[in-house]
Amino acid sequence: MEAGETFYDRVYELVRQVPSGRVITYGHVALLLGAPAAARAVGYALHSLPAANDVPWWRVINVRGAISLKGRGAQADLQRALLEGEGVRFGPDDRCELERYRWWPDEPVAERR
DNA sequence: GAGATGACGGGCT
DNA sequence: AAGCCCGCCATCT
Repeated sequence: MEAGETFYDRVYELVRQVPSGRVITYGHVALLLGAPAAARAVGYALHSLPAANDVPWWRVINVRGAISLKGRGAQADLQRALLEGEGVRFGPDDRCELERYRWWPDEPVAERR
């Protein structure tokens, strides 16, 4: 789309920083980008994520610690598998201990100038 | 330029 | 406790 940095790019850049075995919520991503209420936009950003990308989108989950991804689908199943492969365990209710895996960067990307 | 959409979140019923 | 509704933001048609 626009040249350089769009909101999408910021989302990707931030998600790219999430280490293996850790997760982050849409709301947190939005908050770190300076838009605490832009959780929807964050999801939209990942939705538009191109096939060829180096972004660990599967580490982004909703505030419940579960996978949203339209509720279900091949992608959702894949995401769960990837997270489990990194050590993130899901309970019987398809949720993981968010408080335990939640990751937080040292400094907000938004102010990283 | 306006309207509708969506991988969400929080609040109220 | 579970479910429904509204609002937020950015992008797309």
